[in-house]
Amino acid sequence: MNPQDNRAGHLHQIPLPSLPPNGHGACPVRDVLDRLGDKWSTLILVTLAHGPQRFNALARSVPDISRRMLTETLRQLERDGLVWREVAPSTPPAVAYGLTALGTSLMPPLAALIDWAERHQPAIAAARDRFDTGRVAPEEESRPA
Amino acid sequence: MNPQDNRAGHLHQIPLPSLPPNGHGACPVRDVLDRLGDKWSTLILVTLAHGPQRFNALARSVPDISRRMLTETLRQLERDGLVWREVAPSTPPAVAYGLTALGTSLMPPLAALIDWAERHQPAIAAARDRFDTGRVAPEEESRPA
DNA sequence: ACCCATGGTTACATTGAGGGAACCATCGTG
DNA sequence: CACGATGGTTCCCTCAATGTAACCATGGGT
Repeated sequence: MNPQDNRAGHLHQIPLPSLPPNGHGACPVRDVLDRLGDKWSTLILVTLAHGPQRFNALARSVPDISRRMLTETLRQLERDGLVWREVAPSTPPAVAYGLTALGTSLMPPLAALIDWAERHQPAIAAARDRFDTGRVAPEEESRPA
Repeated sequence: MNPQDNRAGHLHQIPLPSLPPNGHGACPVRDVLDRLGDKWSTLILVTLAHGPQRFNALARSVPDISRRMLTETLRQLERDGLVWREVAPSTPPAVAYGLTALGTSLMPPLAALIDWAERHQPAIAAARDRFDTGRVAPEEESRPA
């Protein structure tokens, strides 16, 4: 069975995702998925899954993130109740962040998705190569005369 | 246990997601998550999970998507090997799309995530309300005197 | 006196995703 | 003859996401 000639039809055995009755309008799922889709949320959540961290420590754990995006993303996650924020009234104030129970409950499905991505990344890379180099099979790409 | 006062520390019992040794540079997971994060990919995948569809049928199943984005998103998904494309040489040519085995293998983890989103959407909405209106607890949930 | 670290905020520039409309070729229908 | 449906492609424009850099207040080190 060639991976590229691999049509699957409808298999109704596996968990078939279906969007809420809503269908498309103001879909709450869309809402959540959008956040995970942004550039830093997932990375921050995964980092915090290893334990709470303070702002600058987080900035160092997630390299290439700017202070601005770190603040903003953390605010969104806090607003959504996935992350807590705690300010210690010292000087200078020490601010810690961590996962809430809600945030923690997201880890299993998220980890499953990440796991899928890692596991199938070679297949995806191969598919891209096939698609990019020339859509036909690797060896004799010319059709018979 | 107050939902907002709900720090979870590190619980090492659940599947702890961790990014590849790479860490951040050219993370393959990032790569996959980015695609799922775009506006239409997930919606199209979920739609195709119910069975193959032709281009215009798909356009009708996923309302508010423009032909342009539909074409583009399908191309990406095809390139990544998640979706196949078949052209019937009729006039006018009939083009069908469907999930490949790879695409189908994504459904369980994706469904799990969607399920999480649906299940916890009320909690998220509540958290947002709390955060937006005034951060402190509504009433009796505030700390005792 | 100066620099660094704390945890941000603000202003400004860029970039890329996405929307909208027009165009293309063929065929069947009214 | 004109129109709609087939499955796209191409150009243009806009807006939200993101990056960059500077600034703020405090206190400790050297």
